[in-house]
Amino acid sequence: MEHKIHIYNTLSRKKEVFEPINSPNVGMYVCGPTVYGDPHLGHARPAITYDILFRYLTHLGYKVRYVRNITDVGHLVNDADQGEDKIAKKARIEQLEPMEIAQFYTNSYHDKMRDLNTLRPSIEPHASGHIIEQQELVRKIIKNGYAYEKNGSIYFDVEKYNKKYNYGKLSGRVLDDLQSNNRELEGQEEKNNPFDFALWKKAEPEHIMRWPSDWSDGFPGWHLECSVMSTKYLGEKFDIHGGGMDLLFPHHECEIAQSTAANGEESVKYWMHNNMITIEGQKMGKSLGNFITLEELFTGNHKLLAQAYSPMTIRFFILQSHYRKPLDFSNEALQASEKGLERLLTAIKTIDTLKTSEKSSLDIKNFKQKCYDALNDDLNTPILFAHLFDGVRYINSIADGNDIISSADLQELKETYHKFVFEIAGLKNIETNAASNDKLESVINILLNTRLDAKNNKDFATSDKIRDLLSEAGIIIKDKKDGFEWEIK
RNA sequence: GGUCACGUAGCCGAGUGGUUAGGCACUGGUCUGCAAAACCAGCUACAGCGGUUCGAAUCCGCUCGUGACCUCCA
Repeated sequence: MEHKIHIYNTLSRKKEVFEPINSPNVGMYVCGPTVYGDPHLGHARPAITYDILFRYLTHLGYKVRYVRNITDVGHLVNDADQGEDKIAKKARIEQLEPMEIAQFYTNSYHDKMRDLNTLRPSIEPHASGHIIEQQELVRKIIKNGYAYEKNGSIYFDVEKYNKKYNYGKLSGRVLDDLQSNNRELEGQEEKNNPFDFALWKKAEPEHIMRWPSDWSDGFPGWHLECSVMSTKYLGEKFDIHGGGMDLLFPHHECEIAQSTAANGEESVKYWMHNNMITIEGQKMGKSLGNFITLEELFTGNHKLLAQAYSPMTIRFFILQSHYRKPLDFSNEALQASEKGLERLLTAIKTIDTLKTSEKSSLDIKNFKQKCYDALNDDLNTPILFAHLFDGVRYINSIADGNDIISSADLQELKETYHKFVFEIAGLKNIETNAASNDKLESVINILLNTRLDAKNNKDFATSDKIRDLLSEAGIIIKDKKDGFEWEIK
């Protein structure tokens, strides 16, 4: 590969050169959504972060298999209904089949992810479709002596595991600390130790989602599916595992323990974690009830929202901060992103209108290299956009006649923008539904030519009136030296 | 309580030992009949207190503040 990309590996807590296990193939697994609620702003961040990684690695010439799961079984709710499946609970509330709920929210997730212009993963496995494999992994862990049975449930023996391996290596926990600091929770009495976690859970009678097994009718443990589906589709050793920082502990720690207990070695080479989105400084979360769904964001229908924000604005907003930093939501910040994005996209359109000269007043090769350098440094998209905005000034300056560009450089500049903005960053022009309407276009042109006549006759009252009324109708006019330009907002 | 992050100009956000990141907002100028857009110029900050260093926003220590994880969550 021409470019060396550095990735921050949570396991080592530093940036490492990315070297795939079987170059040019890259295996990438990302924790996907639990499909029991509307997709929200928090889902957008990992989806976009790993979408950029997927796109960029592909762009660099790697053959990437991107696996992202759909969790449709097995997670617990945090209220009094101990041991009840999240999805089953919701099903009873809404009087629907559990799988109907899962399907509904899976569809909804897909719709919103498409709006955000994220590419579909190569494989999107469902937890419910891999119950047999999960049971196999449980058997393997039992056989290796790292799990025990209690009343039809199977638990992972963390203490025993920790004697040979290091439980806590990813999250930086020490088992002794966990031992002394674990909170008192109900439903833990079956476990030998409070930090042990379930591999298989016996289903209570009212539990709808259940599968037969050697041990009981029940459902798989919370962390099992990712261990199973990642190695099933990417091999026992694969390159990248990504997810939100909130999954670091216990989820990913347990995944490592499970894979190691089963196979004797861990599966993942690079662990990546995106940071959270906060609302007014506080984490957005289902249980906190302060989350904004993507639907609300796109329509502006939420008490915290001053207006609607387009999917591309959201995408750009997320890319303007680095994925490992927390990102605080605010209307002001989103409005800034909206305007910035417009400036960027307008400049890209301007490229096509530029006149060329003998030479260029900017080193395009160097400009392009700086864009690559930004992404190679742990996907630093804010820096990428800083460079792209420097380029915007250059483009506009050429249009104003203050800078020059050669035709070869113009071609390269155009390609660079298309590559980074559309192909890699995955942004796209906001489509205006009327843009392809020829009749509307001629009507606007008639109006604007009338306005031009009025202007030439110094009848500014009429010309301003036409401009103001069109502006109210959402048509923005920009006067040029020799005419006009317009666009539909 | 334990563990780990973070604290950067009006707002959002990069950087992380020596050269004004960038976006948005604001102010002045150019252009324009006036606007809009664009360009030029201005606004130049690193929580506080110590320490290391020729030099620290950047390294170290302490203090204060905020957040995350420890329990389902992206």
